Amino acid sequence: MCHVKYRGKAQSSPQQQQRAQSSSGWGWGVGKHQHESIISPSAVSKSKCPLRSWGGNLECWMFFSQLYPTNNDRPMCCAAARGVGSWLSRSQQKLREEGRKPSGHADKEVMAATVLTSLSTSPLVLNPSSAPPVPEPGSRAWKDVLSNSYSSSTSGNWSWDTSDQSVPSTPSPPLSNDANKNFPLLTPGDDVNEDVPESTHFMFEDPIPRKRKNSMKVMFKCLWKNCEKVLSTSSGIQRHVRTVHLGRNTDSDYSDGEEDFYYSEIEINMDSLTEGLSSLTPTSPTTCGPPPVFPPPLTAVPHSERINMNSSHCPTPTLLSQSAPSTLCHIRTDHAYQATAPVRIPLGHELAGLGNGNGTRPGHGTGNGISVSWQSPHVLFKGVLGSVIPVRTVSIGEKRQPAAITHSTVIKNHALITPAPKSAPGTRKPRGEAKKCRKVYGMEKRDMWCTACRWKKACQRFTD
DNA sequence: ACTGCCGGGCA
DNA sequence: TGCCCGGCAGT
Repeated sequence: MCHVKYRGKAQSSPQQQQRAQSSSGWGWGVGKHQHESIISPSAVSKSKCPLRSWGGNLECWMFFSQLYPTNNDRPMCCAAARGVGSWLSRSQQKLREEGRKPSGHADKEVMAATVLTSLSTSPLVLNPSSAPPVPEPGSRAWKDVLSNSYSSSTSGNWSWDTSDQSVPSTPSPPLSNDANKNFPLLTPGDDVNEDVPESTHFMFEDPIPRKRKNSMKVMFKCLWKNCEKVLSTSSGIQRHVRTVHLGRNTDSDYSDGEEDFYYSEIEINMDSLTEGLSSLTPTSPTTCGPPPVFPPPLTAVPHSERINMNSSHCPTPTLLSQSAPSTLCHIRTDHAYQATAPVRIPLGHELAGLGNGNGTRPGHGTGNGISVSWQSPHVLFKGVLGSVIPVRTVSIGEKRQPAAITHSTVIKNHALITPAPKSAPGTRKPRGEAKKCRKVYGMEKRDMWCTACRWKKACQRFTD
C-alpha cells in the first residue's frame, strides 16, 4: 500500500527543491523541511486511488512548504487530500470488514490518510469566508495533529520538524477550542463513518444535500470521456457509470464506490436558465466552454465536484467564459486536483507544486504568467496560466487534461485579461529583425540613412 | 538603454 | 509633402 518514507531534510535551496521535484514519488513538507512520502505505484490499487488522476503511476508531488499559507492555496491541497482521504477511508473500511487490523504499510497508509484528510478538513477550507487571519495556530495545530497521532506510531521514518523557527508564520485559520473536531483523524480502528463531524462528513460519504434555493437544481453529470450523460439522481448516474463505463453487472448491487470518480454533481440555476441562459443545457453545464475532458482512468473526478451554473459565482462571466474553456470558472470543486491551470502561489507562501506526474518540475514552461482567478462558494481560486514560478507553482492535472489549457487559450486569456494597450493592438508593424540604417551606418553617418530612417519611419532600405 | 517606428505637428 | 520629433513598445 502506501509507503511513507522520510527522505531526509528538505531542500532549502531552490536548486535542491528542483532536484527533488524532478525525482519520482510524491511528498509533502512543512516550511523548509519538506518530507517526502512515496506511494508505491505497484502496491496501490490504481483503480481506487484518486491520486491516479495525477498521473496514473502515482508519481506526483505535493510540497506543502508552508501549510496553507493563504485561503487561496488551500483548496488545491485540500481537495487532493480529500480525495485521497476518501479513498483511504474506504481502504480502512475494507480492512475492517475483512477483520484485519491495519498495520505495517496499512498503518502508514492510514497515516497518509490522516495527513491528507487533515488538510482536507481544515475549517478554513470549509468556511474560509469566516476566517480572519490569526497568526500561527493553523500550521501548529496541523502539526499537532500529526505528531499526536503518529509521531510515536511510525518507525522513525516519519517526522515533522517543528523546531525550525525560521518558518515565518502565515495567516492561518482561526481555530476554536474544539478545533480538533474539525480535524477528524483517521486512526487505525476508528470507524470513519461514526462520529464524524457533519462538516467533514461529505468527505467520506455522498455529499449531504445542502439547503439550496428552490431555483437550484442538482444534476449529476457523467465525466467519462465523450459521455455527457446527465441524470437527476446520484444512484442513477452511479448505475450509469457502473454499467456503461465500468462494464459491471446492472443487477449487482456491489459497488466499491469507484463510480464516484466518474461523475460530478452540478448545480443548475433554473432562474438563470430561464432568464436568458437558455443556451445552457444540462449536457453543457458550464458557461466556460466545453465540459472538461476526463479520460478515465487517468482523470478520475470525484462526485463531490460541483459545477455551478449560477453565474453570480463568476465575477467576470463573460471574460472567463471566453477565456477559460475549462473548469476555471463556475466549478465549485472539492477535488481541485483535477484543476486545469497551474496556480502561482503568492510570493512568500511556499506552497509548492503538486507535480504533474511525470517527475518534471511543475509549472515549468511558458512564462506567460497570466493571472486568472475563479471563485467557488468556498474559496476564490487564483492562479496563473502559463506558470512562471516553477517552485511556487502548482501544476495540477495538466498532464491529464492537456486540452483544457491550450496555447490558444493562453493567448486568448492574455488578450482578455491583460489591459488593452492604449493604441490599437495589431496595427503596429512587428519589429523587423533586419539591421536598419541606424544600426548599419550609425549615428555618425546619419546622412547615409534612408529617408524613412531619418524621419524615424519604417526603414525603406532594409526591409524585412 | 537602445532600437524601430507610429502618430502627429509644423513649415 | 517633406521633415522632424514625442513617445510607445520590444529587445
